[in-house]
Amino acid sequence: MSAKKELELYIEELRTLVKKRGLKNSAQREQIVQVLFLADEHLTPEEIHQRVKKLNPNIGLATVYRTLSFLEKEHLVNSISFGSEGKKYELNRGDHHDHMICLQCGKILEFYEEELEHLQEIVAQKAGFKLLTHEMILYGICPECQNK
Amino acid sequence: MSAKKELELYIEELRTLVKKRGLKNSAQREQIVQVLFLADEHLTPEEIHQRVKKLNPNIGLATVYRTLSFLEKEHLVNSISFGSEGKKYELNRGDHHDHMICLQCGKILEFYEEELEHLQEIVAQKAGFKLLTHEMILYGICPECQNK
DNA sequence: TTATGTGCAAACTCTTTGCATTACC
DNA sequence: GGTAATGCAAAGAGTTTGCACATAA
Repeated sequence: MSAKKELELYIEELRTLVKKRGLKNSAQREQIVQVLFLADEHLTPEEIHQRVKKLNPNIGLATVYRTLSFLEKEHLVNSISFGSEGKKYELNRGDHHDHMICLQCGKILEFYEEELEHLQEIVAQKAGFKLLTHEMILYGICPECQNK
Repeated sequence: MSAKKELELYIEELRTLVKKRGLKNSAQREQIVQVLFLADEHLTPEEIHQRVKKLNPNIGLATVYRTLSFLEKEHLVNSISFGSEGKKYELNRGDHHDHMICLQCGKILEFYEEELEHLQEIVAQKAGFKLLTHEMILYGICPECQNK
């Protein structure tokens, strides 16, 4: 599928959702989804604001915050807070993954390990806990930084 | 070992560390360690400040922040940031564990699962990553809240 | 004695909120 | 036309910093 088509699917998802909630859509929301779609990294609200301003110079930072809250509540985006760098956002592409962060260069790697997910489920069950979601971040030194 | 003796060990650790770094100790730092030692939960800087003021009414919030940064850098305390509740601190009692949080009542359970730790190591190795530490939080509904 | 730690207040950063206006449906 | 979303600016919350004073070594 072309990237353009794929983006349209996310926009469509947004419109459907907004309608379902009895709310009104806006160009700003779609622009923010577009920025997240095009991003290949995790972005802070400030970074998202900078990028979306290229599409719409008048958009306010408050709108970015409000939209991100909305999108996160509706599970169209995920957020993750790294150490001291604050909250960052990424589009929910439906492929759950966790993160590995290099403490030296700050690079973020994504990974998915079936067995880890499974074990978490087991641990939760043992405690009688109904597991809904999780956050796992491995901190260390990436291969490149080890060779410096 | 009595709780009092145990606390003294932590205080001793603090003193040794301060000396090793060529710094000066203070009553305030020891009071903060004491508050963390007595706490059975994870505390915010604000909560720590409230509690330590009972021992020393003049202590400033800035001192709490400065001390926590110092203690964390030296691995005498650990911090963890929960969703929107901000950073919380706990004394490093040498028993590594991860956390499970109830999204309904906010209760925090601790757990440790050898196999999970092991798998994380494997995942990191696969990526050529040198694993130093990690953070894992399971979010869900605790047994009590499920029965409501 | 002298460098470090403290308390206070101001400054900063990040995020939220109130309100007048715009825009969607 | 009515309601929700926006942009702006002000307000809040949490944390850090500068500086004069206190204190440990």
